[in-house]
Amino acid sequence: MPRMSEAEKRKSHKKILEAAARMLRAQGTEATSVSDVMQAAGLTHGGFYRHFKSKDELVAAAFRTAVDDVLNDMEAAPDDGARTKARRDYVETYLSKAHVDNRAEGCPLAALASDLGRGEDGGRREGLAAVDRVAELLRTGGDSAQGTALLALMVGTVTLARLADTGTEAESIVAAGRTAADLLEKGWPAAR
Amino acid sequence: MPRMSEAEKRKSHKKILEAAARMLRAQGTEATSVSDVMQAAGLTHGGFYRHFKSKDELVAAAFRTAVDDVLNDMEAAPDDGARTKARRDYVETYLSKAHVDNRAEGCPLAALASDLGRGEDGGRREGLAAVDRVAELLRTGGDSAQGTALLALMVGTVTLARLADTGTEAESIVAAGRTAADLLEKGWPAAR
DNA sequence: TGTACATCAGTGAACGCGCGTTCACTGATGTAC
DNA sequence: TGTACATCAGTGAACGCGCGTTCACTGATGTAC
Repeated sequence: MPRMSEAEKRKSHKKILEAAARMLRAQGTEATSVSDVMQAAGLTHGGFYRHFKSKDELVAAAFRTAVDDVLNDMEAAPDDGARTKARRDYVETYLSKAHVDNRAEGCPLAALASDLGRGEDGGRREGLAAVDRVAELLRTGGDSAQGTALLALMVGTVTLARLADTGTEAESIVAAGRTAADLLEKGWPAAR
Repeated sequence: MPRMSEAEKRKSHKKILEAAARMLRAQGTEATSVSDVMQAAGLTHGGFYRHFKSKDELVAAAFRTAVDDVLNDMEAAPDDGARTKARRDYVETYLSKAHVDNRAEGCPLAALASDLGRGEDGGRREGLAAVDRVAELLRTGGDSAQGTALLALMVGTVTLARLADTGTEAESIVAAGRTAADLLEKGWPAAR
């Protein structure tokens, strides 16, 4: 049947990245195998190395794909007014039980930050870049540390809520996070 | 050479738990093998199953060991005055570059929360119990949500700081976390 | 536009490796009389 | 207190398994004339 056209290859590449972006968030980097990803993309494992040099390279690329997916709406906002609303929506959606329950399509930092911090350099660098990117979008009046702290709060909140046994427990953890996020928006000390 | 006495067995058990508590925090649950742990404890892998029914059981028990180690000082504080100081020290030490650099002896939640959230039930339940325990110790005037939010902020801050390439970047992330922690202590809304 | 040929996307078997777990074995420990 | 014996902590070989990666192969695609 092979060989496929260049256009087909691009389609395959995209499918692999999208499958990986979901599976890595859902299961973590080590529990996600190259074979699993290729099968989810509708291919066999042998073809993987026509697309990526190694599993590490896939992890880094898929992480970036996930970050792009999650941030596209927000970065597209024209500016000021629209941006402020987009940011508020983002925080609200982030600190929700729906996000806690939906690892596969949720924030890649909440899902993978500790994996990336331990693993190979490629993924770690992508993770750090994502932190800077999201923190910049999150800050309101304050300095850039405000965005960083708000992001840390959100990542930590969702991570802890994912330990909960019951929906009620998860709800009460995200509720605490929402109260704290409000505080960080309104009470951040003015720059000196 | 075998068999060992009961006292020897207890010593071995403790060594295995301590080795596991360090290695799991340093490398994560999946990158830490039963053989690695047994070797670090000065034993061979075959004897493992005289101490634990499975690797999952070890992970849960070692996580609890790590939580105990980290909290002992704090929970030992008599009350009020001493407790307040202990809590302040804890937050300060937690949000420091030394903690970011020292996974093996640092907070087990920061090191393992996302692993436990994905993994087997035993570990997840231990993680949730640890959240409740630490959150209770952290709260100051506010309701228990204040402790939860502060813990989430601290876990998220250290997790993100561990992505940093350079010490400077890590320092600036923990500095943001410290500012935010101050805010959560002082500005938390009074219970209605 | 047609022909000849090199390229290479995808397949599926195979590689070496380390994993969690099991097992037969050892001999000192703990126990029963 | 001494003797006989069952127990079981620890050893190290072995198990089946899935992993990341490599490879020979296929035939449609893309290119050169």
